[in-house]
Amino acid sequence: MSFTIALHQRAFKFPALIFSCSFHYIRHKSIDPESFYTSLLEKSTQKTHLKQIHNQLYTHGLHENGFIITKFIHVSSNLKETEYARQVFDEFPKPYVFLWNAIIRGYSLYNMLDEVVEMYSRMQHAFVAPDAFTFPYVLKACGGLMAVRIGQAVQAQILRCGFEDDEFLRNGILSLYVKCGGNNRARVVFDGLRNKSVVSWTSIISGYAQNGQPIEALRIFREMRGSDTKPDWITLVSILKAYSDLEDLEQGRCLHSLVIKIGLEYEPDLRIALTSLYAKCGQVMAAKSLFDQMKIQNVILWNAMISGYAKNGYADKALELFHEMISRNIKPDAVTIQSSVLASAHLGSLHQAKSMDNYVNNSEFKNDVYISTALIDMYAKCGSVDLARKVFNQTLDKDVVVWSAMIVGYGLHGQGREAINLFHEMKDAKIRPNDVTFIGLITACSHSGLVDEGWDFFKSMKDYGIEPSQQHYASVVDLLGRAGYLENAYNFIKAMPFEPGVSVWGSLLSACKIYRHVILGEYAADKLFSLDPLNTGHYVQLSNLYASVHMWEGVGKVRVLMQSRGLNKDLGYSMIEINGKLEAFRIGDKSHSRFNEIYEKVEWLENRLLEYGFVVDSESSLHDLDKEDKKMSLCNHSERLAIAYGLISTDPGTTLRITKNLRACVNCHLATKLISKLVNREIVVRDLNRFHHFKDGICSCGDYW
DNA sequence: CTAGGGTTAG
Repeated sequence: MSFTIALHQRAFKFPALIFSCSFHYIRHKSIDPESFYTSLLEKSTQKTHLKQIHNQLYTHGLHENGFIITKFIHVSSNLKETEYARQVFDEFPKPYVFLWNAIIRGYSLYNMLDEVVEMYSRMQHAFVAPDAFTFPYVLKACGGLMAVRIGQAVQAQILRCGFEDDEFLRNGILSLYVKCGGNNRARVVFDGLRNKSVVSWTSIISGYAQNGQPIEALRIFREMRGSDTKPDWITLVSILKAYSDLEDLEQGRCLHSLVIKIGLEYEPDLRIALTSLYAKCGQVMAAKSLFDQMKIQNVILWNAMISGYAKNGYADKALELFHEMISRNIKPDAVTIQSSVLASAHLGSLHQAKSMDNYVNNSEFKNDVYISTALIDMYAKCGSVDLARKVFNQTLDKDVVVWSAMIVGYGLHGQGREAINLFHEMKDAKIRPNDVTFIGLITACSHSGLVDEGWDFFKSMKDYGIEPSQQHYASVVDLLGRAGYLENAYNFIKAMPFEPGVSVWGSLLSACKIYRHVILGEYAADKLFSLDPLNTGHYVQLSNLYASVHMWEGVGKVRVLMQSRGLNKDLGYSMIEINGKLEAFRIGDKSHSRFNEIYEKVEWLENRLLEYGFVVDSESSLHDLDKEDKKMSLCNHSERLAIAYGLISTDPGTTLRITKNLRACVNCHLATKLISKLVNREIVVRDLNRFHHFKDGICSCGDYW
């Protein structure tokens, strides 16, 4: 044996020589051909080696030696030569179970799941009985394909073959049900296990962690810690996911300490899970620091960081990382693209949106329905419902999420009629609406003043078997409230089947602010202050309501309340994109290099507005300023600065696109309407909640926002 | 030669 090995170490330095000699050695030195070719195959690193060996096998009449051919298929598969392996398999006269296992393993290795199932089925037709090594591949393939019916047939076959007590296979079945049979079925299998290994525990825990039951996952983890089985790093990855989903930073940190304590902190994939935990819980700095320490070429690590940035409002950093990834030749996958498109949506820059769309179009993901959905959402959020529609039209096999994204997009832009038309088209296409479809529809109606239509949609939900959620109720309150039916909205809330939450009371308060209904507004605000005490938006809304009816002592009271809770009003800013570059302006901002020109333009606008008879509604909108600032700030609101800058830096007639971090104020809204007319420009403003398209002196929101 | 994990659209 040692002689054979020594021989083969030379073999690939002089492959031609060794191949020509091999027959001689086998025949005359009595070397066992099976060991000989096994060693030779194990040294093979490329297809040409395999071909040479294959030729030798034919020459020496060994091409029907099952042991060698099994090994051959195994090695070919490892070298990613699945097609070649298949060819050799097909040439074998009557393959028996080892050969079948080898070829099935090869497909399994590269996630060619359909092929795994197909070969398993062919094996049955060839009346070859599977053994205990066949089933794990097949079960895994069924799990990956979500093919629970086939999986059950496989399970039946396992019983027929007498493997029902095989612990390995039981864990495989458990994993199958975790992936596609639901947690209850998986639980039955888990409870039936006599010996629960770390793999069994991890499977069931991950099942709950992945199917939206993190609390149950953690409960079973506690149970596990009471058993003899010690969790390993893969178990902890699942637990980290449970904590991330619960956004339980405290427990997540405790687990981080545990990881360090048991010496697993340098396990790369566990560190990735930790990065993801911090990113998801809003601890972007902590995540970035872990990320920087690793910075390995692992797409999941980069995805975790990119999506973390995107979710926590660091759209620019998310996109920066995306570009860095490309420049480092780390291949983005579908998840990377989704997160980056999401970041582009948050950024609000149409220029960036187009460039992202362009990237997708030139990539292998251009027909990925998930990504198309994200693109539709992105264009809608970046102000172009038309481009969103274009992507929508080009999307093949539109599912309910695609349709819903487009409906929500129309809603965002106050195009209620288009949303309704699309809904009818969707029904004609036999796509069943879901809960989000109705949120989109009701919101679209609400933003367009289509009260009856919106109400009918809400009522029709039960016909589709959809239970209205908190969000649906909030949309209806918004629908009724915006149209002035405040009492109806309040009665509607009282009749809700569960406790109204922040979104419901928030909708009512906004409506009360529009219609200056103090009593109801105070009531809603009171609820909000206890449910969501740290959100400054609610305080500002109530303060605005008081100001609109000249209740200055109320304004003062809110200010004191905010101070006592240590809150400051969010500073307003507006961004505008010029030549693909986003620039931000704050109230009274003088830092811009062209600020002289900008202020000149602002003053010019101010004078034109006065000529036009623009009257400042001074009480309702200047809540956040001291009286002496009022006059000054009229022309300094950040939105006005952005418009002025847009006017001096673009050609006449160019659409201006502005993004604000707060709601549009009454004065700015009124002024922007007039400005759109007097400079003959379309001005698109994205505020905190929706889009306003200003054109010819009117706004798409119909003055409801 | 076999079973468990991390990123994920409206």
